[in-house]
Amino acid sequence: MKSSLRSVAEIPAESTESLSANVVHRLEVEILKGQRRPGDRLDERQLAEQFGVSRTPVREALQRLAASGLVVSRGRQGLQVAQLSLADLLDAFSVAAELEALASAQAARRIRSEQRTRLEAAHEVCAAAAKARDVDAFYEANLEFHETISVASHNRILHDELRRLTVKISPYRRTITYQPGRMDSSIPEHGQVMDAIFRGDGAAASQVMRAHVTLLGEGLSDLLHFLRMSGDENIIAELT
Amino acid sequence: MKSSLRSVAEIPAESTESLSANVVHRLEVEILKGQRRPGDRLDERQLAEQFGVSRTPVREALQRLAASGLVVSRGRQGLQVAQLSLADLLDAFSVAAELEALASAQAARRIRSEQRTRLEAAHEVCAAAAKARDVDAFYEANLEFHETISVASHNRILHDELRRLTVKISPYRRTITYQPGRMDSSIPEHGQVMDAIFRGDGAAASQVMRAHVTLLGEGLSDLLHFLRMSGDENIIAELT
DNA sequence: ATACGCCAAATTGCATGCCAGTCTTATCGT
DNA sequence: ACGATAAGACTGGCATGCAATTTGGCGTAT
Repeated sequence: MKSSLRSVAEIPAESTESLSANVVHRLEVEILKGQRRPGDRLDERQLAEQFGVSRTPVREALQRLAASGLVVSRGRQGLQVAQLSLADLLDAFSVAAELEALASAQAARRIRSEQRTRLEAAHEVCAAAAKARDVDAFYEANLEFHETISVASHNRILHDELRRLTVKISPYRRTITYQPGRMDSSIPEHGQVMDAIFRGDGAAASQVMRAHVTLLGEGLSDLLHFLRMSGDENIIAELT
Repeated sequence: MKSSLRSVAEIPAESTESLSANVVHRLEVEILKGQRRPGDRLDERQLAEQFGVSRTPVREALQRLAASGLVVSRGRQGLQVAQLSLADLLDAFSVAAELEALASAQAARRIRSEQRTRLEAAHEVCAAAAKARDVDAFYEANLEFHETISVASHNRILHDELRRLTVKISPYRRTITYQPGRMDSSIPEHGQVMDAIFRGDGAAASQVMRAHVTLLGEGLSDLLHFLRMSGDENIIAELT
C-alpha cells in the first residue's frame, strides 16, 4: 500500500485479533454510536485507508456485517448501512420484545451473583443519568442494562441473536431516547424487570420486559408521526 | 488459475449472482442437507477447487457463514461447521420456539391467500409423508410448512432471524425426525397451528406453535439420552 | 435547448502471490 | 528407546493487480 500505515486515529487498543475482526468491531461501534447513519454508503477504499489496512479485510468485514443484516449489498453499487423501513422497524421491535422477554425469563432462573451486581449498577447509572437528563449517559447505561440481562440468560444463541438485533436497531433506538419523558418512564420499568429477575419470577420478568420494549416501539411510532408532521422526512427511510 | 474453470460438478444453475453469494448458498444447502456435518472442517483451498472458484469468494462466503453462526472459527485451526453443545441446542430450541410462536401470531393477522394455499399444500404433503413413513419427504415438507408461516408473518426481520436459526439447528432437527412417533404427533400439531392461523386467532396459533417446537426440543432431549445410553457419543458435541 | 449516445473514470469483484503462524515429522541427544 | 527440539510442509491472513461493470460527463445531433 503506497500510503501504507497512514491513518490518523490508529494503533488502537486490541490489535491482537485479526484485522478483519478488528474492522468488524470498529464498524459496529461506529454504527452503534451513530457516527455512520443508515443509508450511508460504505466505500471499500475509504474504509481501508481509514483503518490502515488493505481492502481485503475490509471486504471480509463488510461480508460479515452483511450477513448480520447490518449492512446491505446493492449489487455493483457497493454496500450501505442498512436502512430499515418503518414497517421493518416496528417488526424489529416486536422481535426484540420477544427475545428480550425470553432473556428476562431465563435470566430469572439462571442469573449469577456477579451479574446481579452488574445489573444493579447499570440500573443505578440509568437512574442517575435520567435525573441529570444526560441522554448519552442514559443511552450507554441502558445498553449495559439490557446487555447484562442478555448475558445473565446464559443462553449463547439468544445472546448472539439479541446482539445482532440490538446493533441493527440501535441508531433508531438512540433517537427514541431523545423523546421527552422516555428516560423517566424507563426507570420504573427497569426496576420492575430487575425485581422480578431477582425474585426468580420468570413469568413476571418476561411480561414486564415485553411491555417495556413494546413501549419503546410505540414511542418510535409516535416519534415518526411527530417527525413527519415536522416535515423532517429524511430520517424515515422508505414508507412503502 | 492454472486449473482454471475445470471443476467436475459445475455448470451452476443460477450463475447470475456473485460467486461468493453462490458459494454461501451452496454451503448452506450442503449443511442443511446433512452433507456437511457439525464439526467438519472447512478447507479454503479444497472448497475453492470444489466450487471452481478462487479462494477469495470462498473466504468471503465463510466470513458470512461465520457471522451467521453457522460455522465457527477456531483461531489458526481454520473454520468448521458449528458444533452446538447440548446446552446450546436446548437453548436454540427455546429461542426458535419463541420466534416461531411470534411468526404464527403475526401470520394469523397478516397471511395472504396464496400463502394459505401453500400452507395447506405443505400440510398435506407432511401428512402423506407421515402416512408413507417417508422421513426425507416429511423433513422437506416440514421445512416448507414452517418456512411458509415465517413468510406469512410478513416480518422481514423475523424471517431472516428464523432462517438463520433454522439452518443452524437443521442437522439436529433432521435427526429428531427419525425419532419414532415424531412424524405422527407433528401432524395434528401442525393442523392446530394452521387452523388457528386461518381463524385469525393469533394467541392460539402462537401458543400451539410454541408447544410444538418445545416438544421438538424435548424430543431432542430424549434422543440424546437414548444415544448416550447406547454408547453412541459422537453425535453429542460437547457436554460441558 | 434538450435529449441521446458514447467515452472515461471510478468502484466492485475475483484471482494470485507472499508471509506468518502452526502442526508434523524426523533426527539427535540423553 | 524415548523425549525434545528443530526444520519443513501446510493452512489461513493480507495485499495487490487485473477484469468487468456502472456512473457521470461531455459532445453532438435534432
